[in-house]
Amino acid sequence: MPEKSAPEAKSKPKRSADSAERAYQTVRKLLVEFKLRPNERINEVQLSRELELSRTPIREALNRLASEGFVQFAPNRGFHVRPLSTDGLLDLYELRAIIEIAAFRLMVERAEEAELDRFAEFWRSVRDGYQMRAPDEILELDERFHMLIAELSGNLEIPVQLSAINARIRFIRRIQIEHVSHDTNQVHAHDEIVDAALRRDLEGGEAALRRHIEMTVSATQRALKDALFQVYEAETSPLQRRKKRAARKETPEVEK
Amino acid sequence: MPEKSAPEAKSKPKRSADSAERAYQTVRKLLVEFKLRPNERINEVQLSRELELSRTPIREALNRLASEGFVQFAPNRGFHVRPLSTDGLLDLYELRAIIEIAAFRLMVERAEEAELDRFAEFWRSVRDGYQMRAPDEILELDERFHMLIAELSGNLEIPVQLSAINARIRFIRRIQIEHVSHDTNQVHAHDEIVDAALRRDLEGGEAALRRHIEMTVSATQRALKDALFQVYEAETSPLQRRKKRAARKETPEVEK
DNA sequence: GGTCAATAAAGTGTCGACAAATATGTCTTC
DNA sequence: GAAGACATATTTGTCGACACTTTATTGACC
Repeated sequence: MPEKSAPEAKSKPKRSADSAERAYQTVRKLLVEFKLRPNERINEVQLSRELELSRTPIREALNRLASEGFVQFAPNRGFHVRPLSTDGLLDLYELRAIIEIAAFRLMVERAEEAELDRFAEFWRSVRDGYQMRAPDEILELDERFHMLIAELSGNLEIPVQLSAINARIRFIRRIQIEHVSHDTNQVHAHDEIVDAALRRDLEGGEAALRRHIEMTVSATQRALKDALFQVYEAETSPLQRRKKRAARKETPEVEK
Repeated sequence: MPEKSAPEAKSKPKRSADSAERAYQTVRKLLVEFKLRPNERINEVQLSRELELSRTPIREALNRLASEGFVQFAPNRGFHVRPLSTDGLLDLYELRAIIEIAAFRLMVERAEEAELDRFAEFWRSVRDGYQMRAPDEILELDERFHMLIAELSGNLEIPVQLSAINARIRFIRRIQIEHVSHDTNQVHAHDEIVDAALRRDLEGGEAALRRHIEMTVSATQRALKDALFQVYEAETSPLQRRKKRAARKETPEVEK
């Protein structure tokens, strides 16, 4: 029960635990979980009270998040949570597909035999019972599967870019995996990709990869409805309190 | 003209000119021009003296530069200028080629006729005398040419990513354009690309684009030697002063 | 002479304070 | 009652100060 936690606030004047990093992780989590909602303005002072930090490390964290696309910045009017648009997400998926397919191509062209074996070995080691795992685990394993391809491409920028993109779509992927019946096609698709890689079959692997990603996208589109519901209907966010004056003009009329 | 020498410091208490932005632009320039050299440690205090700002906006600028890959960050030991490695650059170019070729493909598949015309029109308007222009202009026009393709892809993430990548290779491109005899092939290549786009010729355009980029890369490799020379041999950098103690123990002995 | 430890110097990380800028509320005028 | 002008409150931008880490210097010891 992380309920209270707060009252003895100044308990630890312990300073040096890299506040900026902590702020980054925390705010990122808030964003991923929709505790901070799309389009919402981010109030630095309020955040700094919540996290019991000064604004400096929070600002630093927000800057990082802005460069990753989680939030947007406008001079003299601070940070806003990036709006949640279908188009934007599909663009991200498309870009991801572009880079991943290129990565596969490079991997097939360049990787040593031993490296490909390592790739196949990884998949074999997690293949059984893949669908049975917890959603978070599936998500992580799938990401590692694709990240391995990126690494074996031999281009060091590719995994960097890809993980940046993944970070931005992970929140929706989580919803997708939880909500959609993730059929065994996922396993089959991975099988196909691994086989094609071992055979160094460019065309086949590319096609399989493309199918796999397109399937993920359509599953995501379905999931997006759920996400939008979760965001705009469900009541969440301990941060969301508006302790504003709401008590003032109590005209209980057309309630929202 | 008062010879007050030093105390003119606080001349302009003029505050509000978005120091962070100014710091960002200035430091970025220093990096691009090798005034701050690869691998060099960046001293925040020193920089803040040079720019006559406090460390806060400088830190903000450095964070942005770090997320763009210009500098690297290590907790408790600050920022370093990103090392200048051939491998890293080639990886970036490769990634750029991947995204650009995909953008071309999408453009050909999706763009309206009128948009393609706009693209062709842009190139026509700058084509004549292209090689005669100043290096900086050529660089900018070339970037706009490619950025137009990215925009017409219809994927909003593509121009974003591409301009981030461009930012990281621009410094070397500038050197390349200045040093290498930029033959007319550049113009011819652009011609080919525009023609292919108007014909909606996927294969031809892709091939032309690939050739164009590969040519740029090899030119860059040649330029890299010059760059390394410029960095490690030439004497530059008014920032480089070591006003250390040198005056203190004047023991004109063996000393280094 | 070289290695290591203690100590000093330099540099980074975070804070609280205040100025500039923007948003909100109130009053006046029509 | 609406639009605009002014005053007030909130929020962001920057600063200087200081605590904590890392790095350089000194000196003891082998």
